[in-house]
Amino acid sequence: MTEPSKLPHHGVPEHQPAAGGIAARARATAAPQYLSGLNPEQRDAVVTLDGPVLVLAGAGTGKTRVLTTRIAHILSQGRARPHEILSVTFTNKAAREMKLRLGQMLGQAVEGMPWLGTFHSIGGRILRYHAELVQLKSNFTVLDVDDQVRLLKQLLQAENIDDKRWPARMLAGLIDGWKNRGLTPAQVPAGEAAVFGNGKGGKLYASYQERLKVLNAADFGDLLLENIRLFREHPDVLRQYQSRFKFILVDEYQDTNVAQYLWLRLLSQAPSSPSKAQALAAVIPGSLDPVVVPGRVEDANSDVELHIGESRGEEDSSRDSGFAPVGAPRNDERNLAPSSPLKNICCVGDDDQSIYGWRGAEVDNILRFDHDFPGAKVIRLERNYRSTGHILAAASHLIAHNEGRLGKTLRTEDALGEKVTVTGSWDSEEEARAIGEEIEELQRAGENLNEVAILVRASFQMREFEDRFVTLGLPYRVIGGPRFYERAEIRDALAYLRVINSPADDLAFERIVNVPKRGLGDATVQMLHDHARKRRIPLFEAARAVVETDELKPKARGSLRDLILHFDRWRAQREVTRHTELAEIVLDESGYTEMWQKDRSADAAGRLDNLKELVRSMEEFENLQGFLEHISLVMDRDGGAEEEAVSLMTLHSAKGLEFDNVFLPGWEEGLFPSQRTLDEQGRAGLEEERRLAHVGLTRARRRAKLYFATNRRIHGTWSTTIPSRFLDELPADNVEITESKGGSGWGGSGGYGASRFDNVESFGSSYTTPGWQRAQANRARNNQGGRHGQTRDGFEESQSSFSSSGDARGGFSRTKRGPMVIEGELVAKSTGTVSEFSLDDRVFHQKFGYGNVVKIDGNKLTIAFEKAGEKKVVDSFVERV
DNA sequence: CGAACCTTTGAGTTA
DNA sequence: CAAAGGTTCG
Repeated sequence: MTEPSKLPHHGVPEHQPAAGGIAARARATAAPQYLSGLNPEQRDAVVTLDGPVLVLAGAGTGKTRVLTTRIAHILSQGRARPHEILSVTFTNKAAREMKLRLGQMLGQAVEGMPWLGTFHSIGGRILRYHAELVQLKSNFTVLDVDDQVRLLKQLLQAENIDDKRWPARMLAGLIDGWKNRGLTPAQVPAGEAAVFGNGKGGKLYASYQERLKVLNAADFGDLLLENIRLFREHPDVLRQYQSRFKFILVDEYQDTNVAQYLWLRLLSQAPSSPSKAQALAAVIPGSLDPVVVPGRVEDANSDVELHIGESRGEEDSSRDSGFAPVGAPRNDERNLAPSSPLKNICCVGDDDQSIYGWRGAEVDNILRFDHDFPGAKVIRLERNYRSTGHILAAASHLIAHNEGRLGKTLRTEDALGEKVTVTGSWDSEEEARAIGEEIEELQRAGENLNEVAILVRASFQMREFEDRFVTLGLPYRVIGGPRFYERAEIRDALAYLRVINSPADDLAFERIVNVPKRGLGDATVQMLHDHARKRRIPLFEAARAVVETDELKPKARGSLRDLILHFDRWRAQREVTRHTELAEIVLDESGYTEMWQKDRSADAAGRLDNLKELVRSMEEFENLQGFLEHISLVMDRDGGAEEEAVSLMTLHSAKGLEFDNVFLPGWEEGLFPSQRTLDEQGRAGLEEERRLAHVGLTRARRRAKLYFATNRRIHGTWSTTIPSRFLDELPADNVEITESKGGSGWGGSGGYGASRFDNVESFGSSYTTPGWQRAQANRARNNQGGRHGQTRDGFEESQSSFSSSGDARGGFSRTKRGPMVIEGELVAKSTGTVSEFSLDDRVFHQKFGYGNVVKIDGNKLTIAFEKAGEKKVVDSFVERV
């Protein structure tokens, strides 16, 4: 399969049909028409089949098209058969899209592409084939976060660790992080493992993994990590896949984490000879020592750990000074030995759209591609086919503020179009009102609502829009909200099915043992646990045994016995009943449906609908087993996408989509960029937020509209905000400031922060350079002066920084809001300092007039104004009278 | 044991 | 302002 190709690396406009298989001859006797619509770079990316290729594809440059065409090309050239192509994406949505387009291109259903899917679904599939090699059974369950946390809570209890001080969620996060970095319990650097639970972190991780095996379960991270372990411990298995996959394609490469990288690396090597593999096999299993095979991934990885251990353990602040994400040392050891030939791997990505750093993604993977894959050909796609000139210019200018990037220059031949607009509103309600009106206006102008999207930073922002749209009667759909299978009623139903399917599934059993209420409370469950642990049997078996004794009160004993009998009966029925029917029976007989029917709360009806939907969706699967295997990976809500409606979603879930009209509300400091990201990731975090902004803007084809509100409710209380710095970073020539159409309007008389957007009305819509400069100056002054305004002595500042980095050192006590600082540079108004005001002080505020202080929270005052009512304001904006 | 009430704490993005 | 967790009482 490593036969040298005759294809030159550069453009092969005319196709040689000679070398094809049957498929090739059938479809590609003429010059392949699928190449005809491509620009030269795209074509290059499609026809460069041999050796590693990195396609740097900016937003809207035809990335998916290149990927699908490339697959079509491989097939029609007869270079590989469908099942010999591994093609991975991050989301099911992307995988579906590719399948669809491929089907259109090849003019047939693409059932023959079994290895086109997400990292997790492909990892899961491989794992099921070889489950027994990683101490699982092939029907293992994939746990959701909820199950994970419950399991960890139990482990914490067993270890006598106070789960207040060391919450299970935090541990879940840590473990997840380790898994993202490809670290098994033994590989976690000691220093890092010790951070949790007084040094017990590592031990907990290990026992968690053990428990998972006993429960025959895997979490999301395991789908990859266990896969890697499988490949490493069983080179024969790895070899099998290495020789199967003749071509590897990776979408969104900038979002890959270390585990995914390692997985790809293992698969992308040419299969080693059996003898060599056996030698390796003899060394690896059971050995914790670094495997001494020069240049192999194993060494490289152990180096990674060391570095990570150092950088995490020794650094006294979570603020990272560089651009590389924490725990991403540059290690040149990751080079492959020259003796490991590489397969034909093609990765497509855009460093400017890397927005999953917090999930363990390593921009580094893409920045370092040609290092990792020597001889890689890098192809840039810079011609944008999506957005108009102004939008593209705004987006490019904004992203140019990032330093850690490969650098691309997007260009378009499209007209300039409308300028990007920036609109300020008094508060988030007015913002929603304004956007609602603009959408109605677009609608009147004949725009299709399917071409309108609202992209928010955080999902809590969506509510106000939903409220507004309901009032207006404007149809909308929320994309990627809470996943269908994450809903309580769905998980309950699934838990019943899981217990039927695998009686050892303690987590599922525990979930439903008292749902609906059966009088089997904590005390009973605790008892079952004791029993189970003592005899090393699953909870269900323990229950069966306990029912025979008189340890339980008669009432509990009776209902537990009933439950067991139910399950026995259901399991028996499983043989003779269709799985969908069985599900209905279970929900019915367990009293679960009834529970919701009796429920009078508003969403009960919806939950019953969801249950019906669940049963309906089971139709697609052969049997219960097959359904359960796929449910957690594949089921996303894809409800009626037919009706014309506005789309409402987060910026993250908007990646990969495009709309004619894009509304981007909430561009305020603290929200966007998110203060938390800034606190946790420092400058790298800011750059990631900026990439998010870039992603948002580049979703728009013709109109991009940005908004900021002066007041926003956070945690239920109103606070004053200042416009996002990203607004200041937009190029003046491509942006227009408009007035809010939401009604009341706002004074803009200042006092609410300092940005050139302060005095929107006095500047009018002239977005002139002098105004900008003045505002910039103003802002700088305010940043310096503002600090004094709040802390007076300047000492407070350093004190807060100190205490917050002290927190960071411990790593986990949540940093209380310090000043908004990145690397010592004050970037926004600080909070958390001691106020110079006292309760009941009479104060004057430029906007609200006179009032009395009723509450003090750091430098935030709640003031009962005589005219404006109770408001929360920062103390520097009021003066004592 | 569980419903009802009270307190506290927390809203970032996800396969 | 919510949800989640804790406490109290029947």
